[in-house]
Amino acid sequence: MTEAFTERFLTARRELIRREFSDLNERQREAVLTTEGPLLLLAGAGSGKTTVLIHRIANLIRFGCASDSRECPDWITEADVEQMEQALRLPGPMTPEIAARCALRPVAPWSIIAITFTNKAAGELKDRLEAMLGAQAQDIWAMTFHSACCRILRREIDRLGYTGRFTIYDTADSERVMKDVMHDAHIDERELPARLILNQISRAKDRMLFPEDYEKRAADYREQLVSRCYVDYQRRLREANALDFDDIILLTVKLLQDYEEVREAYQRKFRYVLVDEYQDTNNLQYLLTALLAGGYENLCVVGDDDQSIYRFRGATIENILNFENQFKNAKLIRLEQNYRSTKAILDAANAVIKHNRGRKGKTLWTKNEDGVGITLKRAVNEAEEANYVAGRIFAMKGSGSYRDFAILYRTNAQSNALERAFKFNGIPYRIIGGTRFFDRAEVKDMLAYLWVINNRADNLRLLRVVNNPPRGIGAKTLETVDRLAEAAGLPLYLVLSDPYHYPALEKSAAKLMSFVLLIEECAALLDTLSLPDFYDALVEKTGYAAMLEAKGDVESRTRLENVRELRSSLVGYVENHPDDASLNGFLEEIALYTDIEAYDASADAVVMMTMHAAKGLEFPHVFLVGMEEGLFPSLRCIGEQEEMEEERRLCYVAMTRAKKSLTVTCAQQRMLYGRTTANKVSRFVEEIPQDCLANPVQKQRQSLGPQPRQSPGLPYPPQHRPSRPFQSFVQNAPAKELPEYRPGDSVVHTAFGRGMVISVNKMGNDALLEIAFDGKGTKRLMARTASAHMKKA
DNA sequence: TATCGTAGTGTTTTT
DNA sequence: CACTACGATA
Repeated sequence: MTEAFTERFLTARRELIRREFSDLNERQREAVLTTEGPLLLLAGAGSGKTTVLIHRIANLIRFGCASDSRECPDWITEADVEQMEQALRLPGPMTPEIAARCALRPVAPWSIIAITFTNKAAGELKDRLEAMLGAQAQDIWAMTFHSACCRILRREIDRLGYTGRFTIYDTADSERVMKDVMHDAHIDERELPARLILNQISRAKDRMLFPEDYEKRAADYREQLVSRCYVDYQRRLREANALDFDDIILLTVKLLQDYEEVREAYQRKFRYVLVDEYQDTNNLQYLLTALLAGGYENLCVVGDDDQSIYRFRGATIENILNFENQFKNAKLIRLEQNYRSTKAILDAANAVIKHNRGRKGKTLWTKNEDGVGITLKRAVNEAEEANYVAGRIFAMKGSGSYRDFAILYRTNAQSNALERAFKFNGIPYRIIGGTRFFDRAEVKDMLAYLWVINNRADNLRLLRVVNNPPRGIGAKTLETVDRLAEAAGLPLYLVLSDPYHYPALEKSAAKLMSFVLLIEECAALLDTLSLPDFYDALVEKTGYAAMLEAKGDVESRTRLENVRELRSSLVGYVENHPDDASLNGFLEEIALYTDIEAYDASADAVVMMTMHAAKGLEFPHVFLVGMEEGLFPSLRCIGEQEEMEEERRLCYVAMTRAKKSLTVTCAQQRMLYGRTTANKVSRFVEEIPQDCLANPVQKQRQSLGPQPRQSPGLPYPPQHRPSRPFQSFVQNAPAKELPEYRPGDSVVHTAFGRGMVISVNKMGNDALLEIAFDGKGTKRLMARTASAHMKKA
C-alpha cells in the first residue's frame, strides 16, 4: 500500500465525514470531530450544544474515534477510494456502503456514557440518539449522575456493607430521620433547624468527609452538635440499608477510589465520557467524572459558566474554570453563535449578565433577525399581572398555538395567581413541577409499603405504614419496639416480626404478627403476579382502599384516585422495561424522578414552570413574571454578592429561553405569605438597556402593549377560593365522573341554550371547551365548571 | 389509641 | 397562608 494511496483514502474519508456534519458550523464540527482527550466545550445558551453532543456520539459510533486517523486498513481497495472520491463530487449524505468504509474502529455504544443533570435532559438525549442511531442507542449510558451511580451501586455496593436492595431516601425522608435524631439527642430544632444540619452534612459529603472525619474537624460547639447528628443520622441510614441523594454519588466515588478492580473495570468500559451542564457539577461529581474518565481520558464536558444556577446545592463553577488545569492537554472550544433568539433578546440578556464579575467572559452573537423589543409591564398586583399575561397571550396567539408560550417564575407559589387567571379566561395551561404526585401523602403511603416489601430494614417507611390504616399499633408499642431494636441492634422489622420473643411486646403481639403476616403475604405475591396486579392486591389487602372508601368524602375519593393512579405509573414502568422490570427498579426510578412527565404533552397549552425547570428548554414566546426586588432577585440574595450573581445568571437563563419575544412583568404590590408587600422593579429589569425595550420606561404608566381583546381588560375572577381539597394533583388522573366531550357533541346549557362543541382541550383533569351556542356566539368554558349547568343533548 | 383543634412556624431553586 | 407538631379529649 503506497503512501499516496493512504493519503488519498484519508483525505477522502476526512472530507466525507466533514460533509456529513455540514449542517454544523465550524466550531461545532470541530467539537464533534475532536474525539480524543479532554475537551471543554464552553457553549453559550442556544448554541446547539445538545446537537453537538448527539452528533459527537453519532460520529463515534458510526465512524469511529479517529477522524484524524493516520491509518489505512489493508481491506481498503482502490475501488473503495474511487467510490469515496466520486461520492465527494456528488451532493448529499454518504451511502451506507461508503459509510461502512469510513468506519475505522467504530466505538461500541455501551462504552459511551453521557451524563446529564435532569431526567428531562437525559430523556431528550436518549430520544434524539435513538432517532439518529436506532436501537443501538439503547446501549449508551445516557442518564443522570444519580441513575448512573445507582446502576453501578446495585452491582457493587456489597463491598461497602450495604445490599443491592438499598432504599433511597429523598429530602423529606432525610429530614424525618434528622428530626428523629435530634429528638433523641435532645437538640432543640429552634436552636438548630434540621434542614441546616442536613445542609452541613451535604457539604461535608461533598468534601468526602465521613462522620468520623467530620467529628475530628468539628471546631466549635455548633459543629460538634452537627457532628453528633451526622454520626447518628448516618448510622440510621446504614441500618436501614438506605442512601440519601448525596450518598448515591459519594459511595460510588468511594467505591471507585478504594477498589482498584472496580475502578479498572469501569475505566476500561467507558472509553468515552461526556458530561452535560458541567457548570452545575459539585466536587463529588467532579471526582466521579474524573474517576470514570481516568482510563482513556476521553472526557468531553459541556457547560456555560453563565448558566450555573445550582450553587445553592453545592455546584461550583470552579469545575469549569479549573478544567484546563485538572486535565492536562485539555482542548477548549467556544460555541458563541446563538441560533435561538432574536438580536433584541440576546442583546438584553448579554447586557444583564455583563453585570456579573466572576465569569469566564464571552459574548453570544446571532445571525437571527433583530426581532421585536422586549415588552415591559408594571401591574398593580399579582392578579392584574396574571390577567395581563393571559390577555396578551390570547391576543398574540392568533392562529398560532398555545404551546408556543411559556411563563417562567421564580417560585412555584407564583403559579396560583396565573392559574386562576388562565382558568377564568379559558386559556389552556400546563404546570410543570409544583406539588408533585409522588409527594402526595397517600402516594407516599403506598410507596412506603412497596419500599418495605423491597427492603424490610427500611425503618422509616416501616413506621409510616405499620399503623396506617390504623391497626391498633400505637405510639406506645412502637416506642417499645424501637427500644428493643436499639438494644438488640436489629432493624425494627425483625423485632416486630418476633414479638413473642420479647415479654414487653406480649400485649400487642397478635397485632404485630398480623401486620407482619400481611407484609409477607403481599411480598410473596410478587413471585406470582405482575407488578400492577401485585399492586392491586396490595391496595386491597392492606385495607388502604377500604379505609378511604369508608370515609367517602370528596377528599378521600380524590386520594383513592391518586392511589389507583400510582398503578398506571407501574404499568408505564413495566412497559418501558419489558425484560428487566422489578420492584426495586421501579422504586429507584420513582425516587430519582422527582419531576413527573406524565402530563399530556400533546395538548395545546401554555406552559408554566420555574426558571430553574426551564433550563435547557426554549419557547417562541416567553413571559418572565414577578420581576421585583425581593422576589427576583430573592430577598435573601440582596446584599450577598455571590448569591446575587447566581440570581442574575438565573435571569440570564430565563431570558435566553425566548426565541421570538420576551415579555417581562412585575407587580407594584403582591400578596406574599398572606401579607401584602410593595416591591420595586427588579434590578435585572433596570439592567436591560432602554433600546432593547419595545416600550421605554417613560410611557409605562399608560397602557402598555396590546390590550386584551375584551377590553377594558379581562375581568378578574372574584376572590372565591375554588374548592380544591387535594385537587391540585389529580390533574393526571382520568376524571371519571366528568362527561367526555368531543368536538361535534350537542349540548344544552342552562344559560346559553343549545350549542355544539367545537373543540376540546384537555387540561389535567379538566378540559377547556369551545362551544358555539345558537344565537349566543362562541363561548370558552371549563368542562368541570360548565357541567354543572350543562348536559349533552 | 385515635382524632380533633390549636398554636406556632416558615416559606427558592432540585437529584 | 399553609403546613406541622403537639396536646387535649373521646
